Amino acid sequence: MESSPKRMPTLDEVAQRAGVSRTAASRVINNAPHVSRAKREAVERAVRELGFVPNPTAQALATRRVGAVVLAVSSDEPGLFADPFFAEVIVGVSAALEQTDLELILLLANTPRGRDRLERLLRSRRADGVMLMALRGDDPLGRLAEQTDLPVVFGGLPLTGEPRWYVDADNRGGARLAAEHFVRTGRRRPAMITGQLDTQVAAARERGFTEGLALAGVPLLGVEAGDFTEDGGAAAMERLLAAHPAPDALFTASDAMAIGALRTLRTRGLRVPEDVAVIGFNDLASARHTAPPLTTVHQPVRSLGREMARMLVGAIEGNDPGPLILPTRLTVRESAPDVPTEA
Amino acid sequence: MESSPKRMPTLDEVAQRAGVSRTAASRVINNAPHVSRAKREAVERAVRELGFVPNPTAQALATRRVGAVVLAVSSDEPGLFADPFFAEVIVGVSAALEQTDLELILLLANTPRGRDRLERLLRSRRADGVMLMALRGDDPLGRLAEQTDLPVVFGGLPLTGEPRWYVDADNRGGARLAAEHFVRTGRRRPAMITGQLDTQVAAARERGFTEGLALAGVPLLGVEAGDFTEDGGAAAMERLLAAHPAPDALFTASDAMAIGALRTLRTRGLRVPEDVAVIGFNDLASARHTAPPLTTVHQPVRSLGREMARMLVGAIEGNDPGPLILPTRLTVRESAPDVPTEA
DNA sequence: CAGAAAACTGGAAGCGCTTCCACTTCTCCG
DNA sequence: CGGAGAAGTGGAAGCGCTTCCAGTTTTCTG
Repeated sequence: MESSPKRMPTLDEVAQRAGVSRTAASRVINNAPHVSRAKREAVERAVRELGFVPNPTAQALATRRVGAVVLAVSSDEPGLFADPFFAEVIVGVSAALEQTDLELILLLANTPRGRDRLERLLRSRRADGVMLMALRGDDPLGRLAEQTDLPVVFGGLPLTGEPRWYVDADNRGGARLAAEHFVRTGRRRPAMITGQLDTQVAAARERGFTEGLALAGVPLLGVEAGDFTEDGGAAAMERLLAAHPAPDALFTASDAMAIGALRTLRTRGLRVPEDVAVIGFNDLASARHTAPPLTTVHQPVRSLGREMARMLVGAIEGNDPGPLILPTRLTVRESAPDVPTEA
Repeated sequence: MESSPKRMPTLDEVAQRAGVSRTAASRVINNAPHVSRAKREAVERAVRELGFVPNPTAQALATRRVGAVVLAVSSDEPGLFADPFFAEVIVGVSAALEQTDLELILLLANTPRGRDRLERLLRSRRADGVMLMALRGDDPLGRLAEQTDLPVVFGGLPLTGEPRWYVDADNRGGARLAAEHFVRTGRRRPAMITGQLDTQVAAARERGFTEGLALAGVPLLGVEAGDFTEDGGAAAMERLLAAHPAPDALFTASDAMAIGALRTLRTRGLRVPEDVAVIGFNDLASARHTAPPLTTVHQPVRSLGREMARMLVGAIEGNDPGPLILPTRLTVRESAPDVPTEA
């Protein structure tokens, strides 16, 4: 029933009404040169009177420019996207795209079917470029993405090598800050909960933390792998406590996991920060409202989104913007205060 | 430099290689009837050999079906989208769309420019349908959306009247549950922090709460308007405390505002739930991790997204799925426990 | 086995816009 | 005032695919 779309006026009708050729009309709506003032005005009037809006599909077909880019979030964790991290990225991406006339296609590729669609999307020129986030290490998508001739910007490095275009946060440096903070505040039995290590982010954070401790000569008590989710963090904390003598500091590769760990610590009757100091990673809104408020490595998530989009736009326009590493810093709150706590 | 896209094989080439007409080839890739088995196989082979993928733009132009729908989030609060609520909606929408071959275009229309784009999008047949969320009361977008002949599904009722298609949570009923819970647990001085009242959600929640109290004969101590954000909630709480003698219960129209209110209460030295019981609305992940964990009205956010998408798909296909109201329920946690607390 | 219905086939006309190209008309300056 | 170069103009050929239509071939019935 709804299937008889009111016919929209076409460029031909505009041209006819304005008494000019379609070519001229086209020039006007794209405000290209080589149109006399008179005709230009005539066309503009006709456009107004008819309520003409160019059909983007037809434009796309003729120009071979779709006018859209995709942001693909690829992961195995179906719930991962719920992490406010992505919302923040999207806000950044969206803000940058708003300056252009590119639409944003969002693709959650966490099921086999979703991946197929992403693959198809990549091959079919349905978008002018792609931003790819959260690739697992063995994800074939990265390579696929690079094979296509579409510009692809990675959000965070894939494990499969350094792509031509990417923007990432300084994960390694940030994790190192966490280590240094622990050392500085007198913690000597630090442990860590990582993300999936087949992920570049997780690996970089693990590496940075280890490095930081090594430099200070403090041994790492233990490491457990989480999955960036809260429940994963809680479980990892259980394992950590079971396997190792009481740690006095914990660094997690994400705030979500820190929150999970806090839960476990509370259950176990361990006090934060008195018994265990905790540092997370991300510093999104939720970190401010844990009990106690979370000390965490801050990364500029919105900027990350913004820069990804900008880089992609640049690439589409034929520039070759280099990769970009965004700085991280430590946000100190009560879960790992600046001064050593009396235990 | 990137501007010379490797030419993709076209349907013509496939047809030629398979020794059939383009018509036949087209039928095969759309697996339409009226193609002999032999030709079908020939075409399939050619497709495989050439790595042919149909060009969606050309298909769209020919069929007048774009193969994409947009999810527009319209608001004045630039930060609103960061609310995990939307992430959850998107997950639902995305899950539903995955069953179809529709792409999801995400549009954050929180700036004037963004609104322009949305308007243009609506007029230009760049999508086959639209899901619209978080309209402000006076938002002209709603009406605009209905004027276009594109199917439009609303997420949450707009104030401007009941649209043909929408899905909403039972906000009024949920708020009523909160009121009843307070009454049942002996609270007699309840206050409320609402959202922007020019918003249907906020209005419905306010109304439900008021109603619930009225039915039990308990007077509402005071009301302050927030803006669905955490900071707004904190500020509203300040005003509430300044304007009214100590409330013993607080209902907020969102978890975010509840979290803000908790902060203020803590600062003011008021204990939750002993001095003030608190109930929020939404029940997303964050509600579990406040201190104390938040009692809140649960709404099935992911389902909301899923159902919006399903409804839209139905509408696009020419059905007329009626509106849908999703149930809400109370999730009881420590901020407003089931048994009256000794004060 | 005749005749009708059902299944195939492919040519051609679009879908709505851009852009190359071959002209025609102005402008400007020595 | 003549001629070169810039500006303006519109016809026509696409962009890559779908689909109507007219005709051809098969397959079924009775």
